[in-house]
Amino acid sequence: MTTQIQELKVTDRPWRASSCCPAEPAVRPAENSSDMVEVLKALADETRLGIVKMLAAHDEPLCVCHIVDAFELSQPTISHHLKLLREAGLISSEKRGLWAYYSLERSKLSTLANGLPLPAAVCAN
Amino acid sequence: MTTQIQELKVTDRPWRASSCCPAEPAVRPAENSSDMVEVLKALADETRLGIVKMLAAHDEPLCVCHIVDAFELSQPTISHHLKLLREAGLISSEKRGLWAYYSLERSKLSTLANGLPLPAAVCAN
DNA sequence: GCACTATATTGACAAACTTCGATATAGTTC
DNA sequence: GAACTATATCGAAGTTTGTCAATATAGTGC
Repeated sequence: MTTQIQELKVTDRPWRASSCCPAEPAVRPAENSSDMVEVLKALADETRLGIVKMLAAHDEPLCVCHIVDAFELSQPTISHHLKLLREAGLISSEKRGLWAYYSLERSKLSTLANGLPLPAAVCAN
Repeated sequence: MTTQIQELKVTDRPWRASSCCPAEPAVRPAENSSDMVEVLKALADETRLGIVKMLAAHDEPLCVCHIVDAFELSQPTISHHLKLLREAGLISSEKRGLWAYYSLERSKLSTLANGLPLPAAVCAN
């Protein structure tokens, strides 16, 4: 018998009756990745990425004063960037006497890399 | 007439004579990573990361109209985000007739992951 | 106590970003 | 040709971000 998808008028629904693709692709519900976005935001700044790279190049935690010296920015500005990196979980701080020492949370970087849609999984830590 | 700046004393040199660290750590000249920052900035947005993940989940390029449908944002806004991702080199576009198809530049993501200071190198593509 | 040092916080401002509606561009279909 | 569709661009409004000077906090040492 003849088929019976009865003719839906194209204008009935705001939905497009487009022929752009042979089949409707599965649309994923945009899984929540707000933590990942926060980490990416923290890294997406020349100064903060520089701080992270600086920390990555040292086994020992670095004193804030040396971080400040490495950039041509005011101390409050560096302090602000350190706070953002800390809040994103990328670095951690420790106060010893008058000084504050920061170190890289390398696991957070691994987590980020593993969350990226890469061709192959990142090597385990 | 009387008072002027006297008493410079201790502040003769703005340089710190701190004892925060046993030895002065090597300060690296903050190598230029502006391209990496641009890619990170492009990813550091909920919508754009969602677009990238959406494209990563499909082998075929996706039509713009399906991308627009997947988010509760206006078409010009999605178009703007696509432009930023394109300029960062994360996606590429191809026009076929009336439609535009976007696909993920997976190599760009690999380059980013390899640029991150990870404990171990990312698996090769 | 007082003076000094290192770091964090506050408040302000300009620049950059996200979003939208309106419009432009370019292709299709009649 | 005209009407229509999909996508891009423009211009403006509101929000967020990066930066600094000023100030606060907290530790050291006299």
